[in-house]
Amino acid sequence: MAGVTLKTVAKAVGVSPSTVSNAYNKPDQLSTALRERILATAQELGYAGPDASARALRSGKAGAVGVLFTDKLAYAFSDPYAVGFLAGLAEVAEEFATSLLLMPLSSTDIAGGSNAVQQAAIDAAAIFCVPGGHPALEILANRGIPAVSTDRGDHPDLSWVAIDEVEAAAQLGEHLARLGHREVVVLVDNAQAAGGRPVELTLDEVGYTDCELRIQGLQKAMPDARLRIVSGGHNAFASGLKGAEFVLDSQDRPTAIVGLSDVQALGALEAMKVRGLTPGRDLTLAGFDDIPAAAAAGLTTVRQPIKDKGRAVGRILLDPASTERQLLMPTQLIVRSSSGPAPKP
Amino acid sequence: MAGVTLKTVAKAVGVSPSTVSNAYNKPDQLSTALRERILATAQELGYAGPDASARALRSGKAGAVGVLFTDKLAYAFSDPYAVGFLAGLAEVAEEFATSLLLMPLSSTDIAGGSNAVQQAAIDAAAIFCVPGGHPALEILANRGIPAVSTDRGDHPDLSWVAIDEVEAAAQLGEHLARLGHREVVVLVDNAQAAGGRPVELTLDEVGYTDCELRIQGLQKAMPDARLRIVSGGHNAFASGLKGAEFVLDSQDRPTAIVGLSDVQALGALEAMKVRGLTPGRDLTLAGFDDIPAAAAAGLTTVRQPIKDKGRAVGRILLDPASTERQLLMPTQLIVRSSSGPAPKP
DNA sequence: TCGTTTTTCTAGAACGATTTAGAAGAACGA
DNA sequence: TCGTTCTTCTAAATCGTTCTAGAAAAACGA
Repeated sequence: MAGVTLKTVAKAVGVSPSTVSNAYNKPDQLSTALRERILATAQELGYAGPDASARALRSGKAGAVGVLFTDKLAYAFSDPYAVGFLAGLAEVAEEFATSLLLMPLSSTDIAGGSNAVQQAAIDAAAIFCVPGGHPALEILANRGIPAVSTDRGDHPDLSWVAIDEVEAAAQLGEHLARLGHREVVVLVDNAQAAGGRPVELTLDEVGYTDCELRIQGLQKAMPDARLRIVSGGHNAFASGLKGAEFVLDSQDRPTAIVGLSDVQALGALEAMKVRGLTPGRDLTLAGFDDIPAAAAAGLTTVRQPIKDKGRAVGRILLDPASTERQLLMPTQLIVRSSSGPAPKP
Repeated sequence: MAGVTLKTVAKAVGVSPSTVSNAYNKPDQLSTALRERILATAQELGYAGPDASARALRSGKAGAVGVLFTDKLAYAFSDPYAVGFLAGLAEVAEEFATSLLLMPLSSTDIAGGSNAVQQAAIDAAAIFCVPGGHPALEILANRGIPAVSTDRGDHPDLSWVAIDEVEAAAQLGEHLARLGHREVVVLVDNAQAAGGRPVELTLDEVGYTDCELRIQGLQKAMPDARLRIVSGGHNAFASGLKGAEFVLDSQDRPTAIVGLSDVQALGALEAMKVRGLTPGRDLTLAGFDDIPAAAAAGLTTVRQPIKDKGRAVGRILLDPASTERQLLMPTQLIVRSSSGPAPKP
């Protein structure tokens, strides 16, 4: 039963191992009759096809691309935005008969030598919302694995598929400024607040480059506004809820809340509902991403073509025909009922 | 730069390849001084550590477990239930320095020889909500890859971590029967309705074993009730919404709607809200899983320990110490405000 | 019919590591 | 001092393929 290899089959059929290999990989290299005889014998012997590891070693192709997520997987998937990205990536991966290798980046295993990034058999890697300068990126570079990030990195030779964060945020900022908002709270993803109380941060403490850029973009478009940065934890519905509760129950209520992701904004929406506040009238609420639930909730948001982003990353990684290395995706301000004029003081 | 292998490093340091290998994998087998000299030289030469494929081939361990999902990945991740499972699995995987290989099962690539299940370098596989008899399961069996399913399969030698679907549904059924409900609609995942109009199905047409069992459990607990099976598409919020709209806008309104997953039930909740129906008063609504959003929405549901399920699957697959092969997880009826007495006729 | 091309198959060398069995030297106890 | 046990390191086999180059046979054109 066990130990059936190409060789076993070759011997049984009476041909060379190369021929059996060809039967699987290059059907035109041998006569149909022989090929069928080989496949039949293989079936009979219980041979399940060429061993994946051996093939990977010899051919130099692992048949998998790694997907790097920050933090715990649970957070990664609680955002439909991440799911959309993955779906786009998976689409291209399937086209190239490639699997996706999920690699959570718990900070502990990076320190030790035996981490997933070091060990994984992958041909390429997609880096999803991992802060620049993360040790895992260096490991990838060391291993010589081509990588594409969803953020514009510092290195000019790193590939990326991203949006113009500053410009995207500025679109939203202009919208809010035009509506007369001058007291704005921005809800961000932050490790510090995870599991504990919501915190108010300075721009330097934010940590994620893309978040920083968005805040800069907002500020640029509304120079007269006071922007406060608040976090209720990692990027998730519950964090937005907690962050918004903190803000709404304080003395110093803003006239607008901006979630740097829709899931956080939707969490904030829940907090508003509970307090009997109508978005767009009592308080303006906006998000980023335009996930499906945003439309249902009437949330003003900045749309980014997330699935296309995933697809583009996949193409750069897998399609040899793709020459593009750095891609700027378009964004669009989607105004819905959750935004309205700032109440007169 | 390229082509730096164990051998290169060994030659540079002046030791045998075995010793370099040991420097990485068995630090106690050589003196600290030599080990550090080797590691330093490796760094200098730009050697990024043992090649993953080669190691996998020789040691027989791929360092990855496959995760099989039905249908498209996008659907898989839109349910927090699936995400919770994955989070639990990932937790154990991390503990064993193992990655997760996502393998979407598009029906097309199963037919062809070159599909992910056939090619993937994995040590084991977690089968998440894949209907029994799926060709991929046979491929796995052929390859001799240990697998654990989240459903109790037909084969007595297949490992699983599951719940008693019939009993779990019966708990909910009793609750509904006690409240006087006799006209019940069950919302199910169904490929037939995907992308098209909602459909009403017979029990035989359902397709997923676990769904069938739940419906049987409901019927068992409420023998006098009329159960109708409706689907608005695949397992997702939007499908629940569509299915519920179909039911609520028909002449033949039930007094209770049961979503076989919380996401579908929450979709139904949205449909009710739009129509000004208060759950628990005008109409009873219940779900399955008890995802976080269910609590927020006041949804009556059957809780299953999903993260534990993921963890258990991981342990069976990866932990040699684990002898368990078939595990029945507990469920619990969580009654919230969305269920109430059936209105008097 | 004879050279030339095409088809079909093979031998043997990689691919880059890990493993097993064992050698050489150091340390040890009596 | 001598036999024994550790410690530290090595040689050679092996994992199961795919690849390169080329041989043998068949088909082809003139």
